[in-house]
Amino acid sequence: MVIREVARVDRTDRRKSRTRAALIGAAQRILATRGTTEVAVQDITDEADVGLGSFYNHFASKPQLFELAVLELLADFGGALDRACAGMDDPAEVVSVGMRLTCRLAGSQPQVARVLVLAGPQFLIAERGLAPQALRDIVTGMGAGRFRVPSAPVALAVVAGSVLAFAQIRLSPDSPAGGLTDADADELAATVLTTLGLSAADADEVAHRPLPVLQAPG
Amino acid sequence: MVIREVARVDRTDRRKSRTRAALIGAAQRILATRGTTEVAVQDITDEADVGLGSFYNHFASKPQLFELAVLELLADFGGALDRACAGMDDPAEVVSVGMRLTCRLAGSQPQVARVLVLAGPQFLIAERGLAPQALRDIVTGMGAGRFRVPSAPVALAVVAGSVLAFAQIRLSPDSPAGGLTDADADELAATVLTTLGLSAADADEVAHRPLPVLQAPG
DNA sequence: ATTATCTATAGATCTATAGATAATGC
DNA sequence: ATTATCTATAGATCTATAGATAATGC
Repeated sequence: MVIREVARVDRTDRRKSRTRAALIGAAQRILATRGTTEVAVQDITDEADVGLGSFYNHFASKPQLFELAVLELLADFGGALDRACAGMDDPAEVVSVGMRLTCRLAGSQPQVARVLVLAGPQFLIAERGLAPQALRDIVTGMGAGRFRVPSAPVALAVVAGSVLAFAQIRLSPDSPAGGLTDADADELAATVLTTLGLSAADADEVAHRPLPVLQAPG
Repeated sequence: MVIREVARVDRTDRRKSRTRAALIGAAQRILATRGTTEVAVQDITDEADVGLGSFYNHFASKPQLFELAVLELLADFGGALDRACAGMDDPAEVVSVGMRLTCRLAGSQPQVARVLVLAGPQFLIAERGLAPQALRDIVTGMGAGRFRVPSAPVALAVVAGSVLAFAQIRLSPDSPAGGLTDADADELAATVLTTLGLSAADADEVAHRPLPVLQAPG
């Protein structure tokens, strides 16, 4: 019996983790810049600056790598949002902050936003991650009597869908509806909060509270 | 000089059109069922039941075929929506009907809805098609004093984004927020109409008016 | 000694075309 | 006679692995 086998991490393990992280990062950059997974494995390993063979030490296939790359990015962002909202006791503010920070991502970190938008249809129906988090916050607000909505899933469609669409439009400033700003993001949050049952004045106040800082994932 | 060259359509031309339509249809079915464009050209021609070589008589590349297949499907649906709303003089009803019929698509024609959701991020920023149509209807309503919104692009993000998200969630009944119905679609329309400035009672009435029938594209 | 990474490549798959065949026009 | 479709395939590209090399552990 080996003691503390799991906790044992040596330089070889760290090197392995670095290679894996380089491949995940390369996949995320390729998704963000080319907007497709239709690339050769060699393109990915070139971008990651590792040998082609290393790919198969870590992943069974290209689709698997891209799936993990997306899940990891969404989990990182979702975790950062949760940490930013830790301790907030107003469910309306939690939803508002999530919307405002996600919309701002298109301005501050377009590469992350691009992956988010690209994965949008998938994460809306995922069992874990951003969408279930938003649904949880909506249900919390309903339970606390802060929100009054006909149905939580319908509210989720409005909250998550409008943010995704906002991000996508903002990422293309030259599109017909382009030119969205941080101020527009706050307007969006205020508008959507009224659909959750807040008065216009209440929603407007909540949507303009100071924003917490989004910490990079650890 | 040849007279009426453009209007000349013989059996050969019709056969050519049939082959082209078979390829476009095959591409749409592949998008709907497999959800990806990562298939061999031969897979497409097999699905279309035409020879491999015929593909290159009509399209220069696989991406071009898929782009045309998506554009054609969205143009067909957008045209059908416009025809369904022809003659309506209440901008709120036009927006409401567009939302309700698009949400119903996920129930009545899941294959079409799947392509719509898949293409969502792209058509939100397209120069023509569904999103510009929705933006036009929103601007019309603002001009007529029927809508009161902070910004048309923000309103578009709410209208189009929530419908896309609704469709995606409805297409996956087993997802955490799944199980959406036609009645939920009407609730969504009513909720979103209030963000456009209608009173709750007014929005509810508009969102429950009888729906026009969606004619198949000619 | 062990383990991950890297290089080279066999074999599979795919694209795009050339040339044969079939359908239609005149 | 013309034009689209179809079949067969050359050449390019890609995947996945085998075996060599390099880094680290002990």
